[in-house]
Amino acid sequence: MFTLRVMSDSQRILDSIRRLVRMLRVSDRQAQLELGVSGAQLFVLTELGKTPSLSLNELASRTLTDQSSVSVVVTRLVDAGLVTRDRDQRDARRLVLNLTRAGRALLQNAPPVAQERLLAIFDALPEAERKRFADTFEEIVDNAGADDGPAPMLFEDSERREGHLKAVPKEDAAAK
Amino acid sequence: MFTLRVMSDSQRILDSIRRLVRMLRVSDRQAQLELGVSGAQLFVLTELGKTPSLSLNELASRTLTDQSSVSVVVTRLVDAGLVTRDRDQRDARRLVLNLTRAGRALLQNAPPVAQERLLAIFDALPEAERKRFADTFEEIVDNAGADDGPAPMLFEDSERREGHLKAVPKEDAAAK
DNA sequence: TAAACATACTTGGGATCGCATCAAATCGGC
DNA sequence: GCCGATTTGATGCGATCCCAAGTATGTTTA
Repeated sequence: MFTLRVMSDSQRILDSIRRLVRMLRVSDRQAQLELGVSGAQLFVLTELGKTPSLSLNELASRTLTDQSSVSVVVTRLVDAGLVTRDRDQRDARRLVLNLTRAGRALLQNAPPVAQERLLAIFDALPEAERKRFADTFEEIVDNAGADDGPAPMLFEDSERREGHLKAVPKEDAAAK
Repeated sequence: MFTLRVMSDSQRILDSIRRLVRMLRVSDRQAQLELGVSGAQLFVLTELGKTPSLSLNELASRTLTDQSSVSVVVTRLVDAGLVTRDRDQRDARRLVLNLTRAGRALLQNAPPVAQERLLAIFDALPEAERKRFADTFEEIVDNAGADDGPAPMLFEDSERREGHLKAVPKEDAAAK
Protein backbone atom coordinates (compact mmCIF):
# COMPACT_ATOMS: atom_id res chain seq x y z
CA MET A 1 0.00 0.00 0.00
CA PHE A 2 2.44 2.58 1.05
CA THR A 3 5.07 3.16 -1.51
CA LEU A 4 7.72 2.68 1.03
CA ARG A 5 9.01 6.16 1.02
CA VAL A 6 11.60 5.36 3.58
CA MET A 7 14.46 3.64 1.91
CA SER A 8 16.86 1.86 4.15
CA ASP A 9 20.43 2.92 3.91
CA SER A 10 21.25 -0.34 2.22
CA GLN A 11 18.69 0.28 -0.44
CA ARG A 12 19.87 3.79 -0.90
CA ILE A 13 23.28 2.38 -1.62
CA LEU A 14 21.91 -0.06 -4.15
CA ASP A 15 20.01 2.69 -5.82
CA SER A 16 23.07 4.85 -5.96
CA ILE A 17 24.92 2.05 -7.64
CA ARG A 18 22.25 1.70 -10.27
CA ARG A 19 22.13 5.38 -10.94
CA LEU A 20 25.86 5.51 -11.18
CA VAL A 21 26.00 2.66 -13.64
CA ARG A 22 23.39 4.25 -15.78
CA MET A 23 25.17 7.55 -15.66
CA LEU A 24 28.36 5.93 -16.81
CA ARG A 25 26.61 4.27 -19.71
CA VAL A 26 24.92 7.41 -20.86
CA SER A 27 28.17 9.22 -20.56
CA ASP A 28 29.82 6.65 -22.77
CA ARG A 29 27.28 7.22 -25.47
CA GLN A 30 27.85 10.90 -25.32
CA ALA A 31 31.60 10.50 -25.49
CA GLN A 32 31.12 8.41 -28.54
CA LEU A 33 29.16 11.14 -30.25
CA GLU A 34 31.61 13.83 -29.39
CA LEU A 35 34.89 12.02 -29.81
CA GLY A 36 34.06 9.17 -32.08
CA VAL A 37 35.33 6.66 -29.56
CA SER A 38 33.34 4.95 -26.87
CA GLY A 39 34.12 4.99 -23.19
CA ALA A 40 35.62 1.55 -23.32
CA GLN A 41 37.81 2.53 -26.21
CA LEU A 42 38.91 5.68 -24.47
CA PHE A 43 39.73 3.71 -21.38
CA VAL A 44 41.91 1.37 -23.36
CA LEU A 45 43.64 4.30 -25.01
CA THR A 46 44.31 5.81 -21.63
CA GLU A 47 45.86 2.66 -20.25
CA LEU A 48 47.93 2.29 -23.35
CA GLY A 49 49.04 5.86 -22.92
CA LYS A 50 50.17 5.16 -19.41
CA THR A 51 51.87 1.89 -20.29
CA PRO A 52 52.89 1.34 -23.90
CA SER A 53 53.54 -2.00 -25.53
CA LEU A 54 51.06 -3.93 -23.47
CA SER A 55 49.79 -7.29 -24.56
CA LEU A 56 46.13 -8.04 -24.79
CA ASN A 57 45.97 -9.95 -21.57
CA GLU A 58 47.83 -7.29 -19.68
CA LEU A 59 45.39 -4.77 -21.03
CA ALA A 60 42.51 -6.95 -20.03
CA SER A 61 43.63 -7.24 -16.47
CA ARG A 62 44.29 -3.54 -16.26
CA THR A 63 40.86 -2.69 -17.52
CA LEU A 64 39.26 -5.36 -15.41
CA THR A 65 37.47 -6.95 -18.28
CA ASP A 66 37.59 -10.13 -20.20
CA GLN A 67 40.31 -10.71 -22.70
CA SER A 68 37.78 -11.24 -25.45
CA SER A 69 36.10 -7.94 -24.71
CA VAL A 70 39.35 -6.10 -24.99
CA SER A 71 40.13 -7.95 -28.18
CA VAL A 72 37.08 -6.49 -29.83
CA VAL A 73 37.68 -3.02 -28.52
CA VAL A 74 41.27 -3.08 -29.68
CA THR A 75 40.19 -4.23 -33.10
CA ARG A 76 38.00 -1.19 -33.39
CA LEU A 77 40.81 1.08 -32.30
CA VAL A 78 43.14 -0.48 -34.81
CA ASP A 79 40.55 -0.02 -37.53
CA ALA A 80 40.24 3.58 -36.49
CA GLY A 81 43.95 4.02 -36.78
CA LEU A 82 44.44 4.89 -33.15
CA VAL A 83 46.37 1.83 -32.08
CA THR A 84 48.95 -0.47 -33.62
CA ARG A 85 48.71 -4.18 -33.09
CA ASP A 86 51.83 -6.18 -33.84
CA ARG A 87 52.91 -9.61 -32.84
CA ASP A 88 55.68 -9.97 -30.37
CA GLN A 89 58.94 -11.00 -31.98
CA ARG A 90 59.96 -13.32 -29.23
CA ASP A 91 56.58 -14.84 -28.63
CA ALA A 92 54.36 -14.84 -31.63
CA ARG A 93 51.34 -15.56 -29.53
CA ARG A 94 51.41 -12.22 -27.83
CA LEU A 95 50.51 -8.85 -29.18
CA VAL A 96 52.34 -5.60 -28.76
CA LEU A 97 49.85 -2.78 -28.60
CA ASN A 98 50.76 0.85 -28.93
CA LEU A 99 49.19 4.18 -29.62
CA THR A 100 49.62 5.70 -33.03
CA ARG A 101 50.28 9.35 -33.36
CA ALA A 102 46.58 9.91 -33.92
CA GLY A 103 45.84 7.92 -30.81
CA ARG A 104 48.09 10.08 -28.68
CA ALA A 105 46.61 13.19 -30.19
CA LEU A 106 43.07 12.12 -29.52
CA LEU A 107 43.98 11.25 -25.98
CA GLN A 108 45.46 14.64 -25.40
CA ASN A 109 42.54 16.78 -26.34
CA ALA A 110 39.94 14.39 -25.15
CA PRO A 111 37.59 16.34 -22.96
CA PRO A 112 36.98 15.06 -19.48
CA VAL A 113 34.78 12.06 -19.61
CA ALA A 114 32.71 10.35 -16.97
CA GLN A 115 35.66 9.00 -15.07
CA GLU A 116 37.34 12.34 -14.89
CA ARG A 117 34.17 13.96 -13.77
CA LEU A 118 33.83 11.40 -11.05
CA LEU A 119 37.38 11.91 -9.97
CA ALA A 120 36.76 15.62 -9.72
CA ILE A 121 33.76 14.97 -7.55
CA PHE A 122 35.71 12.64 -5.32
CA ASP A 123 38.48 15.15 -4.98
CA ALA A 124 35.99 17.75 -3.95
CA LEU A 125 34.96 15.72 -0.94
CA PRO A 126 36.53 16.49 2.40
CA GLU A 127 39.56 14.32 2.72
CA ALA A 128 38.40 12.43 5.75
CA GLU A 129 35.09 11.64 4.14
CA ARG A 130 36.72 10.55 0.95
CA LYS A 131 39.04 8.23 2.76
CA ARG A 132 36.24 6.72 4.79
CA PHE A 133 34.23 6.22 1.65
CA ALA A 134 37.11 4.57 -0.14
CA ASP A 135 37.78 2.30 2.80
CA THR A 136 34.21 1.17 3.13
CA PHE A 137 33.86 0.70 -0.58
CA GLU A 138 36.91 -1.47 -0.77
CA GLU A 139 35.75 -3.50 2.12
CA ILE A 140 32.41 -4.05 0.46
CA VAL A 141 33.88 -5.05 -2.85
CA ASP A 142 36.36 -7.33 -1.19
CA ASN A 143 33.62 -9.09 0.66
CA ALA A 144 31.42 -9.32 -2.36
CA GLY A 145 33.92 -10.12 -5.01
CA ALA A 146 36.73 -11.92 -3.39
CA ASP A 147 34.66 -14.45 -1.63
CA ASP A 148 37.53 -16.46 -2.98
CA GLY A 149 35.47 -17.43 -5.94
CA PRO A 150 35.80 -21.16 -6.17
CA ALA A 151 37.02 -22.21 -9.53
CA PRO A 152 34.24 -21.09 -11.79
CA MET A 153 34.02 -24.61 -12.96
CA LEU A 154 33.35 -26.77 -10.00
CA PHE A 155 29.85 -26.16 -9.07
CA GLU A 156 27.83 -28.51 -11.07
CA ASP A 157 25.02 -29.69 -8.95
CA SER A 158 23.65 -26.26 -8.54
CA GLU A 159 20.13 -27.65 -8.23
CA ARG A 160 17.56 -25.02 -8.34
CA ARG A 161 17.70 -24.60 -4.61
CA GLU A 162 20.95 -23.01 -3.89
CA GLY A 163 20.30 -22.85 -0.22
CA HIS A 164 21.89 -19.70 0.93
CA LEU A 165 24.88 -17.62 0.56
CA LYS A 166 27.14 -17.12 3.39
CA ALA A 167 28.42 -13.68 2.80
CA VAL A 168 29.22 -13.75 6.43
CA PRO A 169 30.91 -10.71 7.80
CA LYS A 170 34.01 -12.74 7.68
CA GLU A 171 36.24 -10.41 9.59
CA ASP A 172 39.09 -10.20 7.21
CA ALA A 173 42.14 -8.77 8.74
CA ALA A 174 44.17 -9.13 5.60
CA ALA A 175 42.76 -5.93 4.24
CA LYS A 176 46.17 -4.47 3.96
CA MET B 1 58.78 -2.59 -10.79
CA PHE B 2 56.02 -3.37 -8.49
CA THR B 3 53.06 -1.45 -9.68
CA LEU B 4 51.79 -1.19 -6.20
CA ARG B 5 52.06 2.51 -6.15
CA VAL B 6 50.07 4.35 -3.65
CA MET B 7 46.66 4.76 -5.10
CA SER B 8 44.92 7.92 -4.14
CA ASP B 9 41.65 7.52 -2.37
CA SER B 10 39.88 8.77 -5.44
CA GLN B 11 41.55 6.16 -7.56
CA ARG B 12 40.65 3.52 -5.07
CA ILE B 13 37.04 4.54 -5.32
CA LEU B 14 37.10 4.41 -9.06
CA ASP B 15 38.66 1.02 -8.95
CA SER B 16 36.09 -0.23 -6.50
CA ILE B 17 33.39 0.91 -8.85
CA ARG B 18 34.91 -0.99 -11.71
CA ARG B 19 35.30 -4.12 -9.69
CA LEU B 20 31.77 -3.84 -8.43
CA VAL B 21 30.33 -3.41 -11.88
CA ARG B 22 32.24 -6.38 -13.12
CA MET B 23 31.17 -8.45 -10.18
CA LEU B 24 27.56 -7.62 -10.84
CA ARG B 25 27.87 -8.63 -14.45
CA VAL B 26 29.51 -11.91 -13.70
CA SER B 27 26.93 -12.58 -11.08
CA ASP B 28 24.17 -11.94 -13.58
CA ARG B 29 25.74 -14.46 -15.81
CA GLN B 30 25.69 -17.03 -13.11
CA ALA B 31 22.12 -16.30 -12.19
CA GLN B 32 21.23 -16.94 -15.75
CA LEU B 33 22.82 -20.32 -15.66
CA GLU B 34 21.17 -21.33 -12.45
CA LEU B 35 17.75 -19.82 -12.88
CA GLY B 36 17.38 -19.43 -16.57
CA VAL B 37 16.73 -15.72 -16.24
CA SER B 38 19.28 -12.97 -16.37
CA GLY B 39 19.83 -10.38 -13.71
CA ALA B 40 17.92 -7.76 -15.62
CA GLN B 41 15.02 -10.13 -16.06
CA LEU B 42 15.03 -11.03 -12.42
CA PHE B 43 15.08 -7.40 -11.49
CA VAL B 44 12.05 -6.73 -13.63
CA LEU B 45 10.26 -9.69 -12.11
CA THR B 46 11.02 -8.36 -8.67
CA GLU B 47 9.63 -4.94 -9.42
CA LEU B 48 6.59 -6.49 -10.96
CA GLY B 49 6.17 -8.56 -7.86
CA LYS B 50 6.25 -5.48 -5.71
CA THR B 51 3.93 -3.50 -7.94
CA PRO B 52 1.65 -5.43 -10.28
CA SER B 53 0.01 -4.05 -13.40
CA LEU B 54 2.73 -1.63 -14.25
CA SER B 55 3.05 -0.15 -17.70
CA LEU B 56 6.26 -0.33 -19.63
CA ASN B 57 7.28 3.22 -18.95
CA GLU B 58 6.58 2.90 -15.27
CA LEU B 59 8.70 -0.18 -15.20
CA ALA B 60 11.45 1.61 -17.04
CA SER B 61 11.58 4.44 -14.58
CA ARG B 62 11.55 2.02 -11.67
CA THR B 63 14.41 0.04 -13.07
CA LEU B 64 16.28 3.16 -14.07
CA THR B 65 16.71 2.08 -17.62
CA ASP B 66 15.44 3.05 -20.99
CA GLN B 67 12.02 2.10 -22.15
CA SER B 68 13.44 0.19 -25.07
CA SER B 69 15.66 -1.90 -22.85
CA VAL B 70 12.76 -2.90 -20.68
CA SER B 71 10.71 -3.64 -23.72
CA VAL B 72 13.19 -6.25 -24.82
CA VAL B 73 13.55 -7.75 -21.39
CA VAL B 74 9.81 -7.97 -20.97
CA THR B 75 9.49 -9.66 -24.32
CA ARG B 76 11.86 -12.34 -23.16
CA LEU B 77 9.93 -12.79 -19.95
CA VAL B 78 6.68 -13.05 -21.85
CA ASP B 79 8.19 -15.63 -24.16
CA ALA B 80 9.35 -17.52 -21.12
CA GLY B 81 5.84 -17.50 -19.74
CA LEU B 82 6.77 -15.55 -16.65
CA VAL B 83 4.93 -12.35 -17.41
CA THR B 84 1.69 -11.38 -19.09
CA ARG B 85 1.55 -8.40 -21.36
CA ASP B 86 -1.89 -7.03 -22.14
CA ARG B 87 -3.03 -3.74 -23.46
CA ASP B 88 -4.80 -1.39 -21.17
CA GLN B 89 -8.54 -1.29 -21.77
CA ARG B 90 -8.85 2.40 -21.28
CA ASP B 91 -5.73 3.41 -23.09
CA ALA B 92 -4.71 1.00 -25.77
CA ARG B 93 -1.28 2.50 -26.01
CA ARG B 94 -0.28 1.33 -22.60
CA LEU B 95 0.55 -2.12 -21.43
CA VAL B 96 -0.52 -3.89 -18.30
CA LEU B 97 2.25 -6.15 -17.13
CA ASN B 98 1.81 -8.85 -14.56
CA LEU B 99 3.48 -11.93 -13.26
CA THR B 100 2.13 -15.28 -14.27
CA ARG B 101 1.89 -18.03 -11.76
CA ALA B 102 5.20 -19.35 -13.00
CA GLY B 103 6.69 -15.91 -12.61
CA ARG B 104 5.62 -15.66 -9.01
CA ALA B 105 6.89 -19.15 -8.35
CA LEU B 106 10.27 -18.45 -9.82
CA LEU B 107 10.51 -15.28 -7.86
CA GLN B 108 9.77 -17.08 -4.65
CA ASN B 109 12.43 -19.70 -4.77
CA ALA B 110 14.95 -17.59 -6.57
CA PRO B 111 18.14 -17.89 -4.64
CA PRO B 112 19.74 -14.69 -3.50
CA VAL B 113 21.46 -13.02 -6.36
CA ALA B 114 24.10 -10.34 -6.53
CA GLN B 115 21.85 -7.65 -5.18
CA GLU B 116 20.88 -9.69 -2.22
CA ARG B 117 24.43 -10.55 -1.52
CA LEU B 118 25.32 -6.91 -1.60
CA LEU B 119 22.47 -6.07 0.69
CA ALA B 120 23.69 -8.66 3.12
CA ILE B 121 27.11 -7.11 3.06
CA PHE B 122 25.73 -3.64 3.56
CA ASP B 123 23.65 -4.83 6.44
CA ALA B 124 26.69 -6.34 8.00
CA LEU B 125 28.35 -2.97 8.22
CA PRO B 126 28.12 -1.00 11.43
CA GLU B 127 25.10 1.19 11.17
CA ALA B 128 26.94 4.45 11.42
CA GLU B 129 29.35 3.46 8.72
CA ARG B 130 26.59 2.27 6.48
CA LYS B 131 24.74 5.51 6.82
CA ARG B 132 27.81 7.59 6.16
CA PHE B 133 28.54 5.50 3.11
CA ALA B 134 25.02 5.88 1.79
CA ASP B 135 25.08 9.61 2.36
CA THR B 136 28.34 10.13 0.60
CA PHE B 137 27.33 7.87 -2.24
CA GLU B 138 24.14 9.75 -2.82
CA GLU B 139 25.94 13.00 -2.72
CA ILE B 140 28.38 11.77 -5.31
CA VAL B 141 25.73 10.45 -7.64
CA ASP B 142 23.69 13.60 -7.26
CA ASN B 143 26.65 15.69 -8.18
CA ALA B 144 27.56 13.49 -11.07
CA GLY B 145 24.07 13.16 -12.44
CA ALA B 146 22.24 16.37 -11.95
CA ASP B 147 25.26 18.49 -11.76
CA ASP B 148 23.99 21.69 -13.26
CA GLY B 149 24.07 19.74 -16.43
CA PRO B 150 26.78 19.35 -18.96
CA ALA B 151 24.65 21.17 -21.45
CA PRO B 152 21.83 18.77 -22.16
CA MET B 153 22.42 18.92 -25.84
CA LEU B 154 24.97 20.85 -27.61
CA PHE B 155 25.14 19.92 -31.16
CA GLU B 156 27.81 22.27 -32.23
CA ASP B 157 29.68 19.12 -32.77
CA SER B 158 31.48 19.66 -36.00
CA GLU B 159 30.74 16.49 -37.79
CA ARG B 160 27.35 15.43 -36.74
CA ARG B 161 24.45 17.32 -38.09
CA GLU B 162 21.46 15.16 -38.04
CA GLY B 163 19.14 18.06 -38.25
CA HIS B 164 16.75 16.90 -35.63
CA LEU B 165 16.90 17.48 -31.97
CA LYS B 166 15.97 14.93 -29.47
CA ALA B 167 14.17 15.18 -26.19
CA VAL B 168 16.31 16.72 -23.56
CA PRO B 169 18.02 14.06 -21.50
CA LYS B 170 16.70 15.76 -18.47
CA GLU B 171 17.01 13.39 -15.63
CA ASP B 172 13.88 14.22 -13.80
CA ALA B 173 11.60 13.17 -16.54
CA ALA B 174 10.52 10.43 -14.21
CA ALA B 175 8.15 12.77 -12.52
CA LYS B 176 4.72 11.92 -13.59
C1' DT C 1 61.69 -36.13 -31.98
C1' DA C 2 56.87 -36.54 -31.27
C1' DA C 3 53.10 -36.09 -28.35
C1' DA C 4 50.82 -33.76 -24.42
C1' DC C 5 49.97 -29.75 -22.07
C1' DA C 6 49.75 -24.59 -21.64
C1' DT C 7 49.18 -19.80 -23.12
C1' DA C 8 47.58 -15.87 -26.10
C1' DC C 9 44.13 -14.32 -29.11
C1' DT C 10 40.01 -14.52 -32.11
C1' DT C 11 35.35 -15.57 -33.07
C1' DG C 12 30.55 -16.60 -32.32
C1' DG C 13 26.58 -16.76 -29.16
C1' DG C 14 23.48 -14.61 -26.06
C1' DA C 15 22.20 -10.77 -23.17
C1' DT C 16 22.09 -5.77 -21.86
C1' DC C 17 22.01 -0.86 -22.73
C1' DG C 18 20.67 3.61 -24.82
C1' DC C 19 19.46 6.28 -28.86
C1' DA C 20 16.82 7.22 -32.88
C1' DT C 21 12.73 6.06 -35.43
C1' DC C 22 8.36 4.47 -36.37
C1' DA C 23 3.31 3.06 -35.84
C1' DA C 24 -0.73 3.20 -33.27
C1' DA C 25 -3.69 5.43 -29.98
C1' DT C 26 -5.19 9.44 -27.60
C1' DC C 27 -5.76 14.26 -26.71
C1' DG C 28 -6.71 19.08 -27.96
C1' DG C 29 -8.05 22.97 -30.41
C1' DC C 30 -10.91 24.62 -33.75
C1' DG D 1 -16.12 15.87 -36.04
C1' DC D 2 -11.25 16.41 -37.81
C1' DC D 3 -6.46 16.92 -38.10
C1' DG D 4 -2.17 17.86 -35.86
C1' DA D 5 0.68 17.17 -31.59
C1' DT D 6 1.91 14.07 -27.94
C1' DT D 7 2.43 9.74 -25.60
C1' DT D 8 3.42 4.73 -25.44
C1' DG D 9 5.68 0.84 -27.13
C1' DA D 10 8.31 -1.80 -30.61
C1' DT D 11 12.27 -2.31 -33.59
C1' DG D 12 16.83 -1.56 -35.71
C1' DC D 13 21.53 -0.18 -34.78
C1' DG D 14 25.87 -0.12 -32.72
C1' DA D 15 28.66 -1.00 -28.75
C1' DT D 16 29.85 -3.59 -24.49
C1' DC D 17 30.29 -7.65 -21.66
C1' DC D 18 31.24 -12.58 -20.48
C1' DC D 19 31.67 -17.28 -21.74
C1' DA D 20 32.78 -21.20 -24.60
C1' DA D 21 35.30 -22.99 -28.46
C1' DG D 22 38.60 -22.83 -31.78
C1' DT D 23 43.33 -21.63 -33.70
C1' DA D 24 48.06 -20.60 -33.38
C1' DT D 25 52.25 -20.66 -31.07
C1' DG D 26 55.27 -22.29 -27.03
C1' DT D 27 56.98 -25.37 -23.65
C1' DT D 28 57.64 -29.66 -21.43
C1' DT D 29 57.88 -34.37 -21.21
C1' DA D 30 58.13 -39.29 -22.67
